[in-house]
Amino acid sequence: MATAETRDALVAGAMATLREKGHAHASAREIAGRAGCNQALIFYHFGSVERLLLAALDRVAELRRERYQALVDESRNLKELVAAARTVFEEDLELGHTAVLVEMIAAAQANAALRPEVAERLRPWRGFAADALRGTPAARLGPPEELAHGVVAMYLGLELLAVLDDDPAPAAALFERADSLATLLDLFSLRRRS
Amino acid sequence: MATAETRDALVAGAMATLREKGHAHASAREIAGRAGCNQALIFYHFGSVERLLLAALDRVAELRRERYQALVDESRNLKELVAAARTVFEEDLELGHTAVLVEMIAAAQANAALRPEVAERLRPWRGFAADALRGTPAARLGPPEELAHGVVAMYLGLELLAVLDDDPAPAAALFERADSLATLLDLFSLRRRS
DNA sequence: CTCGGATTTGAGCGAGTGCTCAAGAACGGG
DNA sequence: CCCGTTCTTGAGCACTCGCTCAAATCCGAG
Repeated sequence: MATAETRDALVAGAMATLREKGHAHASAREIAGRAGCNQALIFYHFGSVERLLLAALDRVAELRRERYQALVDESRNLKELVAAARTVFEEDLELGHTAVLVEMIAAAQANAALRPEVAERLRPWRGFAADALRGTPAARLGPPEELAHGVVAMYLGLELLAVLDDDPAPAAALFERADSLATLLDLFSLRRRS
Repeated sequence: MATAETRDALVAGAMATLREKGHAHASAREIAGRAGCNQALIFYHFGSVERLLLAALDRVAELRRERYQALVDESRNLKELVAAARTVFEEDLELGHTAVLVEMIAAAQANAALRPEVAERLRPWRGFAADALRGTPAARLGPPEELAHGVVAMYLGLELLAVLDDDPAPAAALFERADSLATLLDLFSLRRRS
């Protein structure tokens, strides 16, 4: 088999394993089993399991970027652009991209060497959210990067909770009440304003 | 040593390990080392490492409940009560309680048997946030349990991100702009309203 | 003190891990 | 066809894991 095909199969296996079994069970033998090849190939092609998992994270970011570009190209005005941003985030949740991200972030806590690598690969997420805000009315409320931090945090948290009681209903209901949640957050800032 | 003392030492060791090294490194030998005793004691007193970690989660919830009760007793009106809610959440982040919670939730994804146990112990968090909202002006915006889901999700997400680029500044700045974030979320709900 | 149950210990088992390595298979240019 | 490079394989090493167990220790009641 060509190198590219084997690499793709391994990356796909790594993505699926991270999504379904989590980082703790993303062993070389498990991933290779899903890819239908020998576990030694991971070390031949990627050098270590960790590098393969980071390659999987890169692949998720790439898929995400392509989808984002397509939606942006379709948008004809600011309102549609903002809608596109929300669509991409919701699709991330459905496709398991957020799950892969959460797994790698959680693993990075226990591994100092992994931390900057994951942080670097998270930048597109924040950057994407910030881009969607730049030039919109929301931008006057604060630096887009700062606001984007909160948006990304909420999506990561929703993924964690969704995994827990495998019922997407609460998250979906939340999206339907996004304006209510906004008012709620205003309420939580009472202390500072009083 | 008395049974209670040994159990307390092991629970404290488990909490510290979860906070600083994460679930993946919360092994029997590591925890027992922090507690200053033999690893076999974990199985004698708790039956398994997993049960000890759940006991640690219970302990965090207990500490949290005590702090909450104290703040509620001090509150003299609705505004102070809401401020107390926010204080408890922020203290959770500082004390590492949220980190313990995030670790256990992430671990529960890979372990179906662990999932309901963690979900049950998460209920106080959601319940606490919901209680703080019940009877307040925010309650008319939607079921308090639903709004509480979003609040808890955001705090969990902030913990994940704070670990990543070990800089608490973004989260702190976000709290200072809680009203801005609220407006931002309104903006993200544009699609449904347009 | 003696005794007996509760507690603690260190050694060790079987399983799973990341990773290496020598050997074989596949493939493509000469 | 042949040969050299690239790719793949299964065995295996050193390590850590959760957990068990027999033996040692502690400690309070009688």
